[in-house]
Amino acid sequence: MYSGWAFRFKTLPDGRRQILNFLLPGDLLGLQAAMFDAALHGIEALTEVQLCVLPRRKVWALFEQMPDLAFDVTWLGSREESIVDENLTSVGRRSAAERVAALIITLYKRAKALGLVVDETFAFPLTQQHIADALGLSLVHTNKTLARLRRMGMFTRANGSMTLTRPRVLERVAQFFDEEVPLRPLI
Amino acid sequence: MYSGWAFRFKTLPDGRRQILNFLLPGDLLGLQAAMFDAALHGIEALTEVQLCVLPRRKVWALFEQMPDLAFDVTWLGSREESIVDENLTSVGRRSAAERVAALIITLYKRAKALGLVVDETFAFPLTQQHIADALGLSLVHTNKTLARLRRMGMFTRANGSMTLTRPRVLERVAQFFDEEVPLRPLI
DNA sequence: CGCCTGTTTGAGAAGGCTCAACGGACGTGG
DNA sequence: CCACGTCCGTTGAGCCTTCTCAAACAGGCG
Repeated sequence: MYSGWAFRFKTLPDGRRQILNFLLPGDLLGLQAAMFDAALHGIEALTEVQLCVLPRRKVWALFEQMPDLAFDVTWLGSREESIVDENLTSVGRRSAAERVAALIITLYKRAKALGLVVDETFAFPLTQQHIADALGLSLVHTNKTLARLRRMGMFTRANGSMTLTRPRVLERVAQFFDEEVPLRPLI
Repeated sequence: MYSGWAFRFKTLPDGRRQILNFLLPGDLLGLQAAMFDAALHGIEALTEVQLCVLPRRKVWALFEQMPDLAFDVTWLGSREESIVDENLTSVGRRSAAERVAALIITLYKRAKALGLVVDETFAFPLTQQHIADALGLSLVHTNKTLARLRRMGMFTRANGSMTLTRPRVLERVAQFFDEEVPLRPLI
């Protein structure tokens, strides 16, 4: 992915949806689809998106003839998995406020590593429904939790972008003393 | 991993633990540690375990000289990610009973694909604490949920192994009409 | 103006959590 | 051989975080 925002998700037969991770510029998408036959999840764009496409039938040639690129593909795959690991930990073990804070801080850091943050402000194309689906929360509770963090002065939103006013405090709320997923994609 | 059971997990600074996935024979472990510098998660064995070790400094040589093996490594990495995806969906969107059922069914299917199931019975080295940590539930609630499924006649347990008495019903409880993670590891 | 998507708010229900205590199996040491 | 400690599973009671239902509001667009 060259530019834009997207996300991976799974849907249960009755319609419940879980967002697995968000995709930012530099991320690789469709690796699972390339390795297996069927797609195990959906992908949806949040904004206009620019992609570089690699035909599946050339994946094998990649491994045979360009080991350095093959290595990068594996690296990107591992990195995505570590992001999903982090999300799973959030959803499984953190409170609603911690989850929301952790998500915002993570996206902020990833955007920052890509040079997308100016004055603590960055484009934020997610709706509250997306946040809810990513965090395993209901829409209503997500709204109330966001409102609480906003009242605490953690961030402000205006026409599609978000500004962090107290990133350090937010980080503490997120119980984020440890994590270290590589922020900058390789490619 | 040649034989035995293990699991990957993350721990929050205050001690809360999330199990990311369970490792069975044929699984690859430590890929993230090989691609990045630091380990982003812990790994713990549930039983005696047999491993084949690949020194990290040879990972690059693997990509350069043995593209087919490198491909398999990537394949295994993708497969693990798809398992984590599935767990995240469980934890984020399923009820307690559905989660427990989904976990049991998944482990059953994986064991079956490895030829570890005889008469619907297979070794099951997890404690209820492990199940709770994998599913984002409390120990107490996990216990009560297991008891409920057991009373429904879904499974029985005896000295470290589990027998599924109604796998088809269990599958329905798990809302598992879709999922298709590849069950049999490559190696 | 009316519709659609997304956000906000209130009220009541409930699924899951915490606290607390007990029981059984097993291993160890006296 | 028994007493004790530990690990794991079980059960009850009460609380609380989060969910569901419902309705209203705001902005953008045809």
